[in-house]
Amino acid sequence: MARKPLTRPRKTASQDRSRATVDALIEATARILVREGFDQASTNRIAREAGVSIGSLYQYYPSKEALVAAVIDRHNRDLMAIVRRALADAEAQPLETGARRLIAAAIEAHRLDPKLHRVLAEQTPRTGALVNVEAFNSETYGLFRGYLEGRRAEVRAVDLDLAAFVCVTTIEALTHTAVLHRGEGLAEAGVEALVEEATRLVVGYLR
Amino acid sequence: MARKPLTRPRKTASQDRSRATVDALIEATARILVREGFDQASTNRIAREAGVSIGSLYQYYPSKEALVAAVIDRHNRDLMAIVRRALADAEAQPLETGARRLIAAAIEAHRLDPKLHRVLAEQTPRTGALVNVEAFNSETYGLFRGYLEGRRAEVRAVDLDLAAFVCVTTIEALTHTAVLHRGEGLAEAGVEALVEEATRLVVGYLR
DNA sequence: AGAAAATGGGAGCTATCGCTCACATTTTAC
DNA sequence: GTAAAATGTGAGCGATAGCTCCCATTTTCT
Repeated sequence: MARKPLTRPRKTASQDRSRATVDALIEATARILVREGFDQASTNRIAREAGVSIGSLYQYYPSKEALVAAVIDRHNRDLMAIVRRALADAEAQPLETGARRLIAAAIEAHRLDPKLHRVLAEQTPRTGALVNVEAFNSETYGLFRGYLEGRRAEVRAVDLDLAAFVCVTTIEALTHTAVLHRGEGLAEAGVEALVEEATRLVVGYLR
Repeated sequence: MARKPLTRPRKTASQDRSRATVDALIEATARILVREGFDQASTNRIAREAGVSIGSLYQYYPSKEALVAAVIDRHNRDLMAIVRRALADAEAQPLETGARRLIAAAIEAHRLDPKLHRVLAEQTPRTGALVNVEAFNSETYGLFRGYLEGRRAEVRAVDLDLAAFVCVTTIEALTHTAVLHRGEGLAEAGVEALVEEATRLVVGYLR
């Protein structure tokens, strides 16, 4: 029996070397995505940007898509942290206040790294290894559904799955489109107006 | 002074030949996008599929992106026809009925050619010639804003631009996500439930 | 009919892409 | 100290992409 030839990302090791290499690769990938777009993000270009040889790149990532997927994962983790924090706050608040808090968090999330978010949303084809990296939303549905369960008394009797779908999809679309299309310099007044409108929309729907 | 070398899509000519060639190219592009995805849609592949030489392809389209843009334009025209028809109907109906009509039309639009729609939405990078092919939505905003103007008496006093943004973005996101993610075989019962929920959402918001 | 314009054809150029492999260097284990 | 394992290097291979150019065929015009 032959040995396994060479599998995916090697685990830990002399931490300082290989971990730094991996970090440099992910960071370089994100930088190129933001500055030059998805098309320019070839493996050779990424390796050069990271100051790492192309051979080393392939030690840790089997393809360009794996690299981009790693960037997406990291970005999603950051977004989810914001969402989770807002949900924790909202649990202790009345429905309308909580909704406002969640919507503000959605905007905050979209403003975390809007340029990266835009590239990932507009230029990154959901293909190959990237097909299922929409896991972000499905997790959000679940969390929000849990929130609604704790609020049963305040919402009309509805299919909670359906309601979660409607609310999450709506909030995501409104904040996403506003932040990306209304310019990243969306003024504070604009943000407030958007939060108010979105709050009215979902609260009116849930009650 | 030299002559202009050779510009973009030639206009009319011996209609039967060149017009057929152009049609074959667009049709072939759409077919490949649907069947094999954006990545496989190389100019050579498209020309082969269309039964046209690569030289002829470049007589009419300067790049692969121009071809895809043509497919998008055609698709958007089809979608807009559905939207316009629904809006015309809605003008003569009370707010809630009209909203229901518009939402049903949005679903209908997404079901026109869901596979193509999905490829364009998920795999087609908005880059180069494709950056501004989001013209579809901006036109819809305008049309819907016009609809709201005629309904001033029935909606609370609001910024109509903002309201149009909220409604169009919301309806688009809900129908898009539902059709694409809840499987293309979204049962009739599911469609009805979705229309009801979305109608409640936007009507509650507008009143 | 004959010339010119329009259209179609496709071999093949250049560039770049993803990726491998043979080897060098560094770290770890004993 | 020394052998083995881990990590890093980069020239370069094969494939394919977009696209040009030159020539053949068809249509139009007079």
